[in-house]
Amino acid sequence: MSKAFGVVGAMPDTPAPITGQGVQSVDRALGILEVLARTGEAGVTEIAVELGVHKSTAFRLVATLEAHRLVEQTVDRGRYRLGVGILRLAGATTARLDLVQEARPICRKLAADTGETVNIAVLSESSALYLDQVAGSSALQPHNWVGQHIPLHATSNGKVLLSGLDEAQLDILLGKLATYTPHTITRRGPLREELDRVRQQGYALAIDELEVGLTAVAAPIRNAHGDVVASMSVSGPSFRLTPDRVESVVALVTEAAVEVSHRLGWGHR
Amino acid sequence: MSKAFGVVGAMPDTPAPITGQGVQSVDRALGILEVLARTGEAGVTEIAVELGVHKSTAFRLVATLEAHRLVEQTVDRGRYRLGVGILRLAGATTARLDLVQEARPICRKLAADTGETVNIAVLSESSALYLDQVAGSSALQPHNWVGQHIPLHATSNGKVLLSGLDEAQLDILLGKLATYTPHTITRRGPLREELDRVRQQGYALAIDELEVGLTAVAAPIRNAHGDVVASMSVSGPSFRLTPDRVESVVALVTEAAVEVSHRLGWGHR
DNA sequence: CCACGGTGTTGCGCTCGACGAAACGCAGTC
DNA sequence: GACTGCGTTTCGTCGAGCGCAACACCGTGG
Repeated sequence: MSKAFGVVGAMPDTPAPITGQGVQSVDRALGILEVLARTGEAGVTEIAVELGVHKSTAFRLVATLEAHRLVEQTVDRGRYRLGVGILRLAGATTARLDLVQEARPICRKLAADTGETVNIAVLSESSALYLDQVAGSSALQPHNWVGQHIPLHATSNGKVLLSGLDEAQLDILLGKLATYTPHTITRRGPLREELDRVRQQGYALAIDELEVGLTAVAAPIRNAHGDVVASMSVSGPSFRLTPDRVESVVALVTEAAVEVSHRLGWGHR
Repeated sequence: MSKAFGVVGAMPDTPAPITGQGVQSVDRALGILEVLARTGEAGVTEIAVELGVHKSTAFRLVATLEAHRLVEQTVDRGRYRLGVGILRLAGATTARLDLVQEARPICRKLAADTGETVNIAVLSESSALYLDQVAGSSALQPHNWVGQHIPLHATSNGKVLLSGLDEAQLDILLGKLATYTPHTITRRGPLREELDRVRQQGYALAIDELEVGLTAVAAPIRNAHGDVVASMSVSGPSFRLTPDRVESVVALVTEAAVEVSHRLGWGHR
């Protein structure tokens, strides 16, 4: 009497985009984390229907997650949200990623030199994932992008990451090109040209493309094989990053990115 | 049925028994995340020993975690480490995790306990920027500092924020050290020594240094990386904050700052 | 007022899913 | 080649985790 939940006949291949096959209860528990990441806050009942399980099951899973501080319940109404345990794990994660570790001091220096915010991003699931951020000396921290998914075609980091891919991979990754501002590149053709330009000049710009008033400059970080594994950017308000100032920032960020690339073994022969 | 691998015997004590009671497999899976957070990298066998379960069990759990990108295996030898999925979750966590918001209830309690004014400050453009203020119970209301830029070398908050920087950054930030009262530290040498003291004891004092008759105590607020991201202070008139009373206030403010740090993911273990 | 619909929470048996044992493939290494 | 470590896979079994239903609670509103 096989139940309907997943293991059907002989099906070794799981294209399943959402649920990976594994230990059921763990799978569901992690599903809860993803639901909470998506919705921000949810009640037990809501989670239960989302996962397609009984209320009590959802509750037990949530309780287990709560014991590990990965979720916590809000005071008002017993709803749940992601907890501080996540942040603790995240701290341990970045601490162990060689890339972040190697790049950190250089990011600090770059942030100090430019006075603007510095970010490190990698490609993850058809979007840019920000791994680290060092706030510039100016203003208070603009917005913490770490862990956020950012569209690839509308950011300087995204363009740099895309520029490291070949045509086939591009086709797979690029879905519809959403419009964020009048300056967003929304058609394939111009984007391809832009990526060629990025490849050629070794850096990418994004001025008012994701958000009006936001300017960013990014340069590629390469590993020992020369592949683009990450991108480093300097971003700030457009009124501060004026065209003539961008010119000098470009030099600084490309230099910093090359420095990090060297630490990752690029250019050794 | 006696198991051969040795947990049963006379060993109810596991090296890291963080296990709250809950769904067993989920509990174990989350235990794996904690092990990886602690060790940075581990193999299946190693994890199995750590959790006190069979190798195959550990493998299945790890595989499930891997399907959700919470762990990933290193290339060289099939060891495992925390993955980018954690960062994605962390992004969703920090999105609604505002420093001021998290600190608010704790500030209130601190203000109530001490009866004095509590402030939260961050570093901004070579001065301290006050983000939030909770007035003490005393009738004597100080003026509202929120939004104000305050000199770094003459305040307890400023000293705490400076204590989180390295020498190079200090040189950039510190211009001329203005004199506000006869007690203001105006020379580099003594300030460096003072900052060393702050780092060592974990809090800062400022007595009559910005204004005669004003005493303040501050402690650092740290993020998941352990960086000093903000400072929390208790301040009031020197005639009320007498030396013996300062002693108890120091304990309270450091405790409160640690509490806020925990909420931001700072985990000391 | 008490019934109502909603929430999160809790015992309780039944059963299916997670467990441990053992075998497997593949590296290095003496 | 035998040995020893690793991560991985298979398989039969039994207890852990499941769905059910009842619970306590809280606003609503008839």
